Amino acid sequence: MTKKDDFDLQNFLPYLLNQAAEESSLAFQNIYKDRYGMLRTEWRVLFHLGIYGRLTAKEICERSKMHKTKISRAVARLEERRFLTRERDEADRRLEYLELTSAGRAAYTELRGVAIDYDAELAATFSSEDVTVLRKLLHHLAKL
Amino acid sequence: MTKKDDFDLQNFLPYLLNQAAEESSLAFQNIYKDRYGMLRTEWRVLFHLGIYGRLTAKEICERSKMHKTKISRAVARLEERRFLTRERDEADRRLEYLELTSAGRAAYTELRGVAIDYDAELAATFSSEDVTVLRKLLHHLAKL
DNA sequence: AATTAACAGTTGATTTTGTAACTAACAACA
DNA sequence: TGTTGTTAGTTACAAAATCAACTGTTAATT
Repeated sequence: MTKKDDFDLQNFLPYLLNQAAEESSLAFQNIYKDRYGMLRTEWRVLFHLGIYGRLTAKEICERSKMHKTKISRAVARLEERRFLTRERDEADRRLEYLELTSAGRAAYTELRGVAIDYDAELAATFSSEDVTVLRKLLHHLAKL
Repeated sequence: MTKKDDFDLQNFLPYLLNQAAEESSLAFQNIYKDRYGMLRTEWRVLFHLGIYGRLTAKEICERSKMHKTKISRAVARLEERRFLTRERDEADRRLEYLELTSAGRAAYTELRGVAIDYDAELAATFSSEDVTVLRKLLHHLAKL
C-alpha cells in the first residue's frame, strides 16, 4: 500500500532553492577547494576583500550575513596562509582592518576569473531574458 | 584608498542562490526546529516518508540527493523519537523499509500545513507568472 | 570619575557534517 | 562450492558549524 500524498516537495520553494543552490555551487566549490584548500566561508571573505578592499570583520559580517564566529575563523585561516593582513584601528582599538596580501589578491583574481566564466556558463543554459528575471527574483527572495 | 573591484558578487548565481535559499528557509527552519527539535535532514526524511509512504533509505537517498550517512543518522533520530519504524525485507535482508508511525504522520501533517502556507506566503510576494517562471528556472538549475 | 551597558572580535564546549573504512547480505561466475 | 564483486546501511574519526561565554575597548549614565 504505497500511498502518495499530494504535497509537492519538489516545488516547495525553500527545498527547490536549496537543491538549485547546492547543485549550482558544486563545480565552483570543487575549484576553490582543490586549488586553494578553501572552505565556503573563506572564499567569501576573500571575495569581499577582493571586491571592496579594506574591510573590518564587522563590515564583512553585515554584507555577507555570515555569523561573526565563522568570519573570525575564516580570517584566521586566511591569515595563516598569508592571504590577508590585519591592522588595528588606532582611533578605535576594537576594530581591525583586513586587507589582502599580494598572494591573497592573486588567489582572488584567479578565482574571480573562474567565477565569471562559471557564471557565464550557467547563464548560457538560459535565455538571456530568463537570466535577468531569475536574478531579479532571487534578489527579491534574498532580501525578504 | 578603498578600491572597488567591478566583479558583482551579489549577482554571481551560486552566491545569489545560496542567499535566497538561506533566507527563504529561515522561517520554516525555525518552526520544525522549535516545534519538533528537528534538523533539516530530519524534516526531509519525514517529508519523503509522509509523501511517498514506505521507502528504503536508498530510495530516499536517490530522491533527495542527500548522502547516505546523513540519512542513516536522520533515520536513527526519527526512530528514537518514535516518528518511524523499520522493517527488514525478508527477501533481501539488506533492505529496510521505513514507515512513519502515527506520531510521525501527525508531525508530518502539521508541518506539511505549515509548508503549504509558507510557500503560498512566499509565492504571494511575486506575481503569479513570476512564481511559475521562478520554479521552472530553479528546476532547470537543480537538474544540471 | 565611577559604574554600567554596548560593541568587535575570539575562544571553548557541544553538535553536526564529511570521508573513509567497515559489516552484513546478495550476485555473478569460474 | 568458492572466490570476487557489489550493494544497503552503519560506524569511527576528523573537520566544521553553532552557541554561549569570554576579553578588551568604547560609549552612556549617574
